[in-house]
Amino acid sequence: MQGKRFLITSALPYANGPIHFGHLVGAYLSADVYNRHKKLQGEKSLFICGSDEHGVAIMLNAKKAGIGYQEYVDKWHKEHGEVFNKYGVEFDFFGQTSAPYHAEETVKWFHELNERGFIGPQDSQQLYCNDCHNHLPDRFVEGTCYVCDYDSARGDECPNCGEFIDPVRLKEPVCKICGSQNIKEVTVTQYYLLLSKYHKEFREWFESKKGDWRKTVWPYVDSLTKEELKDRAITRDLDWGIDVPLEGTEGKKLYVWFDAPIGYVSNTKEALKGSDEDYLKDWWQNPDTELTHFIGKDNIIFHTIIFPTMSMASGKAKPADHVPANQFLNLEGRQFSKSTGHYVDALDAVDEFGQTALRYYLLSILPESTDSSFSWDQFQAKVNNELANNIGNFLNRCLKFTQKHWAEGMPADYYQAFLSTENCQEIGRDLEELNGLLDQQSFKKGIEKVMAMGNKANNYFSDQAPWALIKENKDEAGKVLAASSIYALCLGVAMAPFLPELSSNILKHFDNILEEKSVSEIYSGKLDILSSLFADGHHLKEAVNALVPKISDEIISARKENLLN
RNA sequence: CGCGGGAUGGAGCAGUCUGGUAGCUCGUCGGGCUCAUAACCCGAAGGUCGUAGGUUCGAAUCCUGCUCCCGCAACCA
Repeated sequence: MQGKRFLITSALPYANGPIHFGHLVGAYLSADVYNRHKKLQGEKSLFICGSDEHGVAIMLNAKKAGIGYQEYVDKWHKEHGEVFNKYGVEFDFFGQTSAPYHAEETVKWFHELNERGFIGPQDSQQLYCNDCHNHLPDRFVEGTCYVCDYDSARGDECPNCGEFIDPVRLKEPVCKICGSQNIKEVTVTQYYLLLSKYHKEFREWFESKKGDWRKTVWPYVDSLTKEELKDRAITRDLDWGIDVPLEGTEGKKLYVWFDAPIGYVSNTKEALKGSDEDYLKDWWQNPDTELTHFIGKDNIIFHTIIFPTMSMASGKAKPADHVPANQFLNLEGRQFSKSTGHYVDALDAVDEFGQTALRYYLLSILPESTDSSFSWDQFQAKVNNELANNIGNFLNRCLKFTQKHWAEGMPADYYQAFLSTENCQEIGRDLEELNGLLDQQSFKKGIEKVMAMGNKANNYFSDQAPWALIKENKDEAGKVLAASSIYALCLGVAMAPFLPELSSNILKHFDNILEEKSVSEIYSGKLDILSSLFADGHHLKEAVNALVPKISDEIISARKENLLN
């Protein structure tokens, strides 16, 4: 066996609109932290994502924008990539589901499932608009709910009573494309994924996750799947998507949700192109792979029921090990809403505040167990008080003091003296605990741990009062400063998965003695290595600037003002 | 009785699975320090854990009823 490896996916962003904080917090930031964490530990991990580019919503909006489908999704793919880049979300691969390699992989899955008897045709009644000549599946049609009489029930689900809607039974259906009520019923043949045939095996697998998965995930899925799994149509009569690979199905495409999750697999294949690893044998089918899907709670059904079943039933891949679905993020207590202007554009925000401040705040309010809320006042308070005043200021006071009094560098024995102390051992233990928290995917607690380490560093500095000590005994003061440098170094390493930009700004003060391997050792809490790192002492050359700038009241006021208008 | 989550000091949260003196960050108040980004350190006040009942020697934690809030593809597959 090759040893444990980590396959990490983030929900494929739908190439149909801008990214906001809710998306980032839901599926991307924590995945990025986990990936960085694993890589820092020296583990083998792959972080896979890509744009989800099929489906009716994209067709509608591309038409509205008057451009071709491909051009439309390419535009969003590019913008999303830019957002992730600016937030430091570093995928190992970020692909597109409109790419040929993805269609190729999806077709393989379709055939495999079909040959094993998990796909079958079924005639059904569907609505057809006589005015704009479109089939009207799902959300192309709205009407009055036949269960609760709610008057804007969608074609797939009633938002009022939650019933899965059979669009044909909707009362007074309205075409969402042209607004016409001139709608007729036609008989069409669609292919279904026969999930019901896999119920027993699914439950066997699912039961094994009890107690391990979050309480916002397991009980929900349990209630949905206890009795049965429902077959679901996986084809549609559209002109954008992957062709159904069967004879006599001209004009039919695979339904977007069938191909989208396969995007994780196809993108892995593409990511490994040219390497000596096989995407299936070494990753998706490897029992030593730990597979984690990072998603928002809206995606639970696909990642805990449908895709795992597709994977197991086809034999193409192993099902997920962890699905740490996050709850939703509100903005000042209310849902993000682009149409009412209660909205913050993620790209715009990162340009103004930078990735460190935003990553810090967003990570500290991750909606891991309950919905949480982004608030500008709290953002400012957290960044200024905790990041700037606590961490930033510690680094600043310690580095500046050192540069001022030891401009030519400090001797090795200053550093060595600290390595055997209880304080130093405590840093090691803190790092080990941090590793434990992130191994358990407890990200919020993880970042709190880093802050606590910053606190300890500040306390140490204050307790030792080197500014007083230096007047009597420069050597003793020097030892305190050397110890503080070690605190700073370890802090810089500890925050690497969370705040990569700030981390590298700290670590560059040590880059003359640091290499990747030693960073990995420190990160894991093996501080013995410090002894050889500082064998020749250390010299801080670079000028020290404020590492974490503060956010002014004016900017926050302007932002709040903006929300009201 | 569609499903799931939540209700803990001024704010935001952890603790609930495995009952045993209520914890964290911010804010507030008082004191200290001056190396530092008016930053930092120390101390204090403030909650009986939505509500009614039950189990128990003992419940925020288990059980039952009730009330309120949120979400159920976040502008949309």
